[in-house]
Amino acid sequence: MDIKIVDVAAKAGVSPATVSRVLNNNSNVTARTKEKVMKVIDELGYQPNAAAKNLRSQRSMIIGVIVPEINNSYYAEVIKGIENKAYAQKYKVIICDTGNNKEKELDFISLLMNKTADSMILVTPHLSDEELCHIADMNYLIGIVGRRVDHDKIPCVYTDNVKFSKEVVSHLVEQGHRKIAFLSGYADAVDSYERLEGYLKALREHHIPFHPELIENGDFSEKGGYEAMKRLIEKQADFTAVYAANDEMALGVYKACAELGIRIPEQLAVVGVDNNRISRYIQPKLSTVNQPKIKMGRAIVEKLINQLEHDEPAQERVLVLDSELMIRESSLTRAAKIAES
Amino acid sequence: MDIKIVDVAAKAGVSPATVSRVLNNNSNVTARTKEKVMKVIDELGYQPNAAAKNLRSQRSMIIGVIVPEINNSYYAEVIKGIENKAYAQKYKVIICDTGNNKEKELDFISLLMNKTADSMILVTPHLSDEELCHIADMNYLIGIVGRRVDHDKIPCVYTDNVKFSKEVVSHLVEQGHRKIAFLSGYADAVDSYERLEGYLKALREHHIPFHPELIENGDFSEKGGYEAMKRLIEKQADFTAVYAANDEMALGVYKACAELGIRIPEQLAVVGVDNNRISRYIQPKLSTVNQPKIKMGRAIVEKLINQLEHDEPAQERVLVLDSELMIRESSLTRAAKIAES
DNA sequence: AACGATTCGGAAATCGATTTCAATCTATTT
DNA sequence: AAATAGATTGAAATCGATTTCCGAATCGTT
Repeated sequence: MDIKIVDVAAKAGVSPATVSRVLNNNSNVTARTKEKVMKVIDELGYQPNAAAKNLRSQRSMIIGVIVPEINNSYYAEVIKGIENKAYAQKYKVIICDTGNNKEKELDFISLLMNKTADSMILVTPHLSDEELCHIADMNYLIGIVGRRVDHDKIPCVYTDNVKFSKEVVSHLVEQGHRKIAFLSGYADAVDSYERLEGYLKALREHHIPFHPELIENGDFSEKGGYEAMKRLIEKQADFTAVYAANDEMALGVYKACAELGIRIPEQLAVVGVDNNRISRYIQPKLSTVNQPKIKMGRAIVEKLINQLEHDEPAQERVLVLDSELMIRESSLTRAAKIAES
Repeated sequence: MDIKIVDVAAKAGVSPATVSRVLNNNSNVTARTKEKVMKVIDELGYQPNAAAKNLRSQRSMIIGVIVPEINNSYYAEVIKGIENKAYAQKYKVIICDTGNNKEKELDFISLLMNKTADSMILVTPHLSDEELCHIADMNYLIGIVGRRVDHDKIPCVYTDNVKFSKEVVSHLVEQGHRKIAFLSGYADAVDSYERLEGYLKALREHHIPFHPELIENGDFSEKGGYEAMKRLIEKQADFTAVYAANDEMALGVYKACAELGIRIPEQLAVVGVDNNRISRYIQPKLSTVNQPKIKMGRAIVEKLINQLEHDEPAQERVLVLDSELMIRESSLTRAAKIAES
């Protein structure tokens, strides 16, 4: 059987309380006793039972992370950042992959709130602000990555969708495009909404009329992008560039173009968002927006742990990080390409 | 404050024991009492405290998963399989990303063994068989994905490295290659070793002499593959095909070829292993070996839960799944390509 | 109606650590 | 040497559920 604190205490000739003190606060224990106890702990290979510790201390040292899809480099990198920072601070990370299923997501949330996780990080386009606030109002600490929620108990780390969206469209305009289609993600997702907003604002600034038929919805997946692109073509929409709400959807556009014999970027410019790993490898290389994903993960963990351990947040509740437009081949006209080289 | 079982008991006019019975075994509770208690549970939104439950029941319903790198579609997909099956069985999953750091890996293992996780799944090339057996000997349940360990307490799910390695080499030979380089992963990893073994066996079967200078070591990363390829070139090794121990390394080969102006597959055939997502998107499409990653994840969870809940494993301890050679563009000579179309 | 056999439900022990409170020991001051 | 303050240590309570053990209630049978 496992070794318990009483076993250590017995062998060291002290009380369990002393062993506990040696392992934790360390306050008021003679160097001599401490050494004696440590020796026994080493000898027996004692490790405190996590369940007992959690119960008594009301802490699990676990942070839950809820993502729509783990096998997507955007989320995988955010997780990597979370995991890294958490490990450095002695927290463990429970990952929940919802497969973009909202029901499963809510299930996970209630599953982790029972003291399984001290706090949760949500990277989700599916829950409404109200739902998120409701969790925080139950006095459960959550952090959000990738969007902003206005609730004074919810730390958020994100990039400015509107801002980079405008940059994307401006870049396309600079490349000579005026008929730019926008492929949105889930219609109700904040990201979709804000990226659309940036798109519209940029059009206005460049005095380009808005054509509603150039908007199509997808679901942030390759398949969704493919189908949205097909729909654009079918309805004979007139456009020379596509701004896809994320790289996955841009991949779908590539697929549709391959099937239809449309050459990128000669006949159609394409830009995505996320700087997924694939975007660098695909031909032509996909122009996209890079977000500091690992940094975002690290930052949210930092905020959460701060709040967990000092109760009051020492720093700003929200953190807006810079994104970077990565201009690659898919959005450069030949002329521009030559000029670049 | 949170609602506790005594609160429910008080409001329902029963004892905590009864509430517990309603929630768990259900034995010996009148339908009437049960209903009454359930009503109160719903009203109060009661959720049993996980820490208390874990302590008393000696179960955490958590499975730990240790992987070298989460942002790699091989591991991400295995995790997906694990996560899915675990969720269906009401288990949660703690993910530990070791970043290929063995020390961190050992740290994670001891961190989870303190009753934090009921069991652990290791997807690691870094630990020796002895180290793995040692964990199992401490009476802690672990499962292995991707390799075989001979210990009657350790369930394993994997594919036959030697077998598919031979298939890869045979395929290259059929394409007319006789000078085939092999880029290994970590020199001490089982995967590297077995894939090399398959390579050697295939050469022998095809009566092709073995040239040691055609072997280079990497570390399963793109960078490692790139550097290994560079070394092959520098020492002016004579070869027309490269078999990389995984797709990441094959990506490195692509990069080196791009720099050196070597055309794939015309001047050099390339095959990888893993069927990483990128392998389908890169130009030319990379020939590789597909492993049923999600299935592997699901299978190991099934075995572990079986063992956890029925103590004795009901099924076979090891499961060898079939892999599939995916012949794509990177290993097809022009002639073959035309013949195919 | 009386009896035994079940079923149901409560009191209390338990899981293994932490922490409070009080007791003891040490050291310093007078 | 005595008194007192402060540092160490231990006994026991505690965290919140589950489970054992036992008494009470219910049921069926004669």
